Amino acid sequence: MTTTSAPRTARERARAELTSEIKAVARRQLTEEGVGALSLRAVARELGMVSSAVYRYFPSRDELLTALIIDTYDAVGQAAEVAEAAVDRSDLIGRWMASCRAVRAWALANPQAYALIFGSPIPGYAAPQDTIDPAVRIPTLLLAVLTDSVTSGRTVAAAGVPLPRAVRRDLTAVRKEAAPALDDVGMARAITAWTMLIGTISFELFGHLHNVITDYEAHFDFEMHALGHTLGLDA
Amino acid sequence: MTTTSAPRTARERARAELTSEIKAVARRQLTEEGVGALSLRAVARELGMVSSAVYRYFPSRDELLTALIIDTYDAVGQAAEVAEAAVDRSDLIGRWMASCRAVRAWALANPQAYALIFGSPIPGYAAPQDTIDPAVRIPTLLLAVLTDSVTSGRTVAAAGVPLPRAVRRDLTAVRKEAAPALDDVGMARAITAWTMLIGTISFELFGHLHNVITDYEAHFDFEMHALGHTLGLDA
DNA sequence: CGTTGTCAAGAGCGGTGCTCTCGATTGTTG
DNA sequence: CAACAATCGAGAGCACCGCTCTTGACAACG
Repeated sequence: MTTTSAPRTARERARAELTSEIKAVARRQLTEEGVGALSLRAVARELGMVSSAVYRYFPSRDELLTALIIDTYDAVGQAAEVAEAAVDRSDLIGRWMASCRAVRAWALANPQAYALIFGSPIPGYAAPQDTIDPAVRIPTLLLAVLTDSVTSGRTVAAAGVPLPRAVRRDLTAVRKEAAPALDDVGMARAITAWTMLIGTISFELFGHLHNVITDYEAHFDFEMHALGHTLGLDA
Repeated sequence: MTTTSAPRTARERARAELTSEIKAVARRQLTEEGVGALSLRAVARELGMVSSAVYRYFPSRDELLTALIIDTYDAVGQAAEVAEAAVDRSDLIGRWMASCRAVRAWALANPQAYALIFGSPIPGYAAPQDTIDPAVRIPTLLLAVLTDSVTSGRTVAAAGVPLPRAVRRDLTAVRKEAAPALDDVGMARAITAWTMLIGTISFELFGHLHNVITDYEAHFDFEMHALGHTLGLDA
């Protein structure tokens, strides 16, 4: 239903082109003005057509938003994957830091798009199923690094506090299909790291460390290094 | 300029009452429908007056939003302070957990208000100076607990990675006027904990741990306990 | 009492998402 | 090839938004 391989007729061809053109304009308006300023009318105006015509391609503003969210998840995911792939496979802390830095760099370059996926949920908007796969690209990448770490003999730092039964149950369930090589502690550390990665970037971008941190890059590197250390990646 | 102690004339009295009435209605609409659905016209309609009349009290939608943001920071700050104050002064990990749990409980009860202050920044909206004091109530509370901990002889767990010079410079500056009893490592741990507290709640509220965590309360308690442990509060 | 300042109300501007209809164009099929 | 059906852009219109300006009523104060 998504990618019709080759547009046969001229109509289909024009439709596919206009669809991606609308998305491109919308993406530009999103990154420049923010999600609040994204309007179908403005997109239509810029494309030289009338607002109602856009509804032939996206039945609602939310549908267009969903398309942009998927693209955004894919963009940041790919940025992280490319950066991580460029590092020597055995340099685990390097792969970890490259991933984290790539996410932050992408976020700084696309703050509005970042806020779209990691900020407040759009009121009245429920993310459809299609967004899940793109959304887990980064967590999957981080788990891959951690998995390579433990399979190569490194160990995750022992937890300072024991894992409660309820937490362990959740961790075991998700671990089985996401990272079988990890144990529960490793999975818990991964979730902590994933939370901390996005939390740190959000705090910087959303201004919650104003008047506290001035050198955000140094602070970010420090936090991520500390995280990588507890993940056992620098052993 | 803010709190005129006692409204003298009947006019001032009516003005003060209507101002807080507008805020009350706006707050209700905010918590029920979200920030996007907050409209001056809707507030005016519910109060039985015409939209332009509201502008006598709040010169713009952003001004009303600022008032709500300040109220929101104060609400969550007070919730945390009250919960923390109810714990025995010597029970440091208890004070820490009570603070964290209070913030989470408040966030779960007021998700829209939480998103207002800890979610994406409102596009085109710059938080005025008046919001700073209410905003630092929670960090101040956390620093107070940590300060009581180190002055009573407990020690923060040593950092796994050394503090870079640039990070140390920022930490020293903010430490001097926020928590003189702490050292740089303690201050770094505090910022990490503050980031992690909000990050964990945001991940839960914004759905980023969907299909990963089911027992959010257990997960939150575990994360905060681990944080309290690295802060040395359970020594 | 009269002046002055504050008030609610109304009309209006330009913007929004979205719906419906209409005529034109395109693709398919008999 | 011609008739039909699907699709398209355009336009008008609905209800809503933030915000501005003007107008007339009212209360406070000298």
